[in-house]
Amino acid sequence: MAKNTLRCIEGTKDYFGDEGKRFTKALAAASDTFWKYGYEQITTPVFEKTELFARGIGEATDIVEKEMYTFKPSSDFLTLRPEGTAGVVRAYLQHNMHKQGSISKLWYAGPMFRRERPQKGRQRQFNQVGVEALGSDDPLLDAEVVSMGLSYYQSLGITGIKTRLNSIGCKECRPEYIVKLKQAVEPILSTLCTSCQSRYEKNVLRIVDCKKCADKTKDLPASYDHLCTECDEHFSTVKMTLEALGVDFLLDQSLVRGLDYYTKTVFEYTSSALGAQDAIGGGGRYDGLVEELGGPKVPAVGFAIGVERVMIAMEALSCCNCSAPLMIYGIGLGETGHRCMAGLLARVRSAGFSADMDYEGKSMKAQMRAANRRNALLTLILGESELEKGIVVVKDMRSEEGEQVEIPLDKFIETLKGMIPTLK
RNA sequence: GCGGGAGUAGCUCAGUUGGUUAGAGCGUCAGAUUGUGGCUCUGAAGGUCGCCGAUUCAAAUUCGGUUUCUCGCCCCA
Repeated sequence: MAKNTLRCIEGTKDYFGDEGKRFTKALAAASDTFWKYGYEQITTPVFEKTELFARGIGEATDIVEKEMYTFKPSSDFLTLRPEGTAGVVRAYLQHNMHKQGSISKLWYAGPMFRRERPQKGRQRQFNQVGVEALGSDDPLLDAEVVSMGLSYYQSLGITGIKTRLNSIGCKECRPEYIVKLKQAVEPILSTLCTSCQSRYEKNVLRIVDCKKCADKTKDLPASYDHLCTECDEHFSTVKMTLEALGVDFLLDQSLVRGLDYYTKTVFEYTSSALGAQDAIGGGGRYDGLVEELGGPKVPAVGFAIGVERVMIAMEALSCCNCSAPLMIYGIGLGETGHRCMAGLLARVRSAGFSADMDYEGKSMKAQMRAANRRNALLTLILGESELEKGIVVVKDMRSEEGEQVEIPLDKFIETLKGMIPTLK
């Protein structure tokens, strides 16, 4: 197992077999679900100028401080994207989408890179699917985005997702809240863990979601109790709309999120099927980001979902009836039969069926075994006697008996169509 | 960056207090059935026991180092 010296990089992974099927399915479900909500796909480059992430995500965040893959091939520092939002917003501005007059609903999928210690559900290269709705501050949109994430999980058969919700206010009310929070933290500061002590100056909000200090910080003032009128009204409408949409959510004042750009609504989806890293998706509103990156004031909401975590949940809940079986397996006997089978399969495929065959000149028995292993619905058998008669034997592999019929070569496609009702 | 656990056949794993030829199940291949799968039976292939060093007459087994994987802390998806 280890004699091979060439392996993939620590924290990266190859997806194939059942895992590969899960991966494909998770992506397909994203495209399907987001399309239903009117989102268009956008694909942006995997690397960008470092500055984009530093400004967008926030200099003081863990991601920017210690997790980015940054390199300098020429005069600019470049970084493999650690998340998707910054790149989408950059593209939004670069192509003047904000001047098109209506809101932009965009979704993306692709690999992200963070230099963290790998563990269950956490890799250095991982995939996210995400959405960004730019151009509206309507709380209905917040609620729609939250419920769209849930319908994504649902479409994959992932159950037991919990939605945690909070509002962390805006530029106006957050500073006031932070002052109040600092006042409340000060008396107990010395009892908190060392990282919380340093957070006190850098980013007090994060003290609220420290798991170690949770019991001591439980009674700190909640951000949603200190919103300005605008944020408060916004948050109420979000909650009301979610209720109207039948979305179960948990108000959680400790939900703060580690990226600086969030304002107002923040939310996170968790699954107990996952392990220690139980967040399977998360997002929120970011009304200040577009401006921060040099654009006009454009309010926006979005979320990102961790594809690998989705895959873990799919496996744990065994909701991966993923493999579409092979429809036809061609069995060619003898050199001529083998060669002619290749021609037959070309016709079979252009008629819309999936088909495969043996390429090693194996015995009929071995080819039958292969067909069975592949779960083929039908086999075509072509040997010398068939060629003489101008027919092909079609055998039904679905039944125990395996009935077979001889069909003239010029009309066997019709027979196949009759025997395999259209899938999909 | 810091901790815990683990590396034996393609996969999942046994391997007794160090002892001679390292095993099982599954999978693969072949035969039993001159051109017919699934079930059964028979047989075969497949291992420098992660790597390096030390102890020993003798190491998969003990010790040290190293590396990879894995699970957690932190943080996030």
